Amino acid sequence: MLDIRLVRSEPELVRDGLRRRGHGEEALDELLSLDIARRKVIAEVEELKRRRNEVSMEIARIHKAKGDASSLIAEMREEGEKISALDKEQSAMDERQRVLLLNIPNIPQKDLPVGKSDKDNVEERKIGTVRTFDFEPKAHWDIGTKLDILDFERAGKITGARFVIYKGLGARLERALITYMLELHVDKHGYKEVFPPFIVNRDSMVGTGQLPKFAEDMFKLEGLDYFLVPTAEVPVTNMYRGEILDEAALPISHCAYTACFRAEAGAAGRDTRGLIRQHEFDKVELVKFTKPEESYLELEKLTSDAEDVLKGLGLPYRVVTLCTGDIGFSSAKTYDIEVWMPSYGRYVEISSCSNFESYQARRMDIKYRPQNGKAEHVHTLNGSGTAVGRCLAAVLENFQNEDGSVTVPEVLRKYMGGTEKIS
RNA sequence: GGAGAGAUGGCUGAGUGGUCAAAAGCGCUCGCCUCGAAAGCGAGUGAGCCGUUACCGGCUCCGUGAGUUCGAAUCUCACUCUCUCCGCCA
Repeated sequence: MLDIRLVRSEPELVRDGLRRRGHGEEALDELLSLDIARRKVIAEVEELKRRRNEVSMEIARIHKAKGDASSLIAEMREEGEKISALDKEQSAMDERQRVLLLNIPNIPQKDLPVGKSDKDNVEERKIGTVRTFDFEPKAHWDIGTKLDILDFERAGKITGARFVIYKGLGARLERALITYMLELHVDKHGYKEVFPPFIVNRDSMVGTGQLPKFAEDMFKLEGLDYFLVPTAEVPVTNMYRGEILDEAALPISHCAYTACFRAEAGAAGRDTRGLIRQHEFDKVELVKFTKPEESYLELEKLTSDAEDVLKGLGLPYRVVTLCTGDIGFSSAKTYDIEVWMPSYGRYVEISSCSNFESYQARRMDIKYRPQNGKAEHVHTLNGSGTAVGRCLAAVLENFQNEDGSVTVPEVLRKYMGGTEKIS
C-alpha cells in the first residue's frame, strides 16, 4: 500500500499515478477527506488520555499517602466513557483508511510508457531467430496428444476443463524443465532455493496484494481461511513478513518451484486449448528483497536471469516494458518476457518481472536497518523464471520435426536420461 | 485427536494492578585507552502514530482480539502460533 504521509503531502503525485493507470480516483478523494477528520479525532482523544494518565498518577500518590481519591475516581469514570466513545470512532476510521489504502494500486514508475492495454507496451529487445518451417507446424496440444505425452481428455474426466496429465516423456520433460531452471538460478545466478507451502493464509494473500481486490481469481479452501497459492511469490515474499532484515544480508534472492492455482475467472473462451491457460500449472519463481536504491538495478538482473532460461533452451523471445495501463496492481514497473509460439504466430507471455518498490513491503511490514539509521521498508521484486507449462509448450512447438517428433534441447538431455528426441 | 508449558525490544531473558517502554546480558553506535586492534572503562541505542518539524511535546504498543478497572505486560475470556509428552499416520 501507499504511505499515507505521501498521500497527504503529495496527493497530486498519487492522482497522476492513478490517471496514468486509467484507474478511478474516488478512493483517493475519500482518503484525503477522511485523513483530516481522523487526525482531528486523534488529537482530541489523545488530549483526554494525557489528562487521564496525569490523574491516574495523582490517584496513586493519594493512595500511597492513605488519602481519599474517590472524587477523582468518579470524575475519571466519566472521562473514561468519553475516551472509549472516541476510541471507537477512531478505530472505525482507521479501518476505513486501511481498506481504502489496500484498494489503491501502486504508483507506476515515472518513465513508464503511458497506455491503456498490451497494445501500448514497448518492445525492448528481441533475442533469437524465429524458425521458418519447411512444413506446416502443429500446435503443441496436437503434438503432445499425438506423442501421448499430454492427455487433456482424461484430465477433464478426473478433474475438469483446463487441467492436463503429463505422461511418460512429457512428465519427464516437465520435471527436467523444473530442475534445469532451479539449477540454473541456484548454481549460476546465486539464488537460494526454497520449497514453500502451496497453501497460504489470508494475511499472506493481502501482503502481496492478491487480496482483497482479486478474490475471484483465487482458489479458497472450504471451511478454512486458506488459499491455494496463485504463484510462489505469495509464500516466498511473505517469509519475512513483520521482520526487520539485516542490512548485510541484502539483497536476498530466492528461487522456488511451486504449482500455481488460478481460478481464471473472466478468462472463459480465451486460450481454451493447450497448456497456455490452465487452472494448475508449474512455475519457478524468482523473488528479491533489496535496499531501495538498488531495486531497479536488481530488476534488470532478475529479468536477465529469467531470459537466460530461454537463451539456454534456444527459444526465441522478446522483452517488453508494460505500459501504465497493463502493469499489475502492486507493481511500479514490469518487464514481460514473451516466447515465440508458432501456433499463435506471435510472442506469448512466459515471464513477468516486476519491481514493487515499497508497496508490498509496507503491506507486509518488511524493513531493514541501515547503518546508523532508522529502520525503513525494503523493496521487493519478483519474476517468473519461468512458467514451466508454457515453456514446455514452446519447446514442443519450436523444436518439432516434420514426422511429429520433438528434438529435446541439449541442456535438458541430462535430466531426461540422455533422450535426444521424443517420438 | 488428548495432556501440559510458553509467546516481552535486533537477540537472550527478568518483570504477577500504579513510580514500567519495561531489569540484566548480548549485539550495535560514539568516546577513553592503544602505534593499531582486542580486552577493559564510560555514554548512548525499540517501533508506530499525532502535533511541531530546529529542538521538542503527547498518545499507543509486552502474540492477536474482546473484557474488568480511575489505572493492565501483570487479572478474565476467546483465538493464533511455538515447544514437550501420548495417540494416530505418509
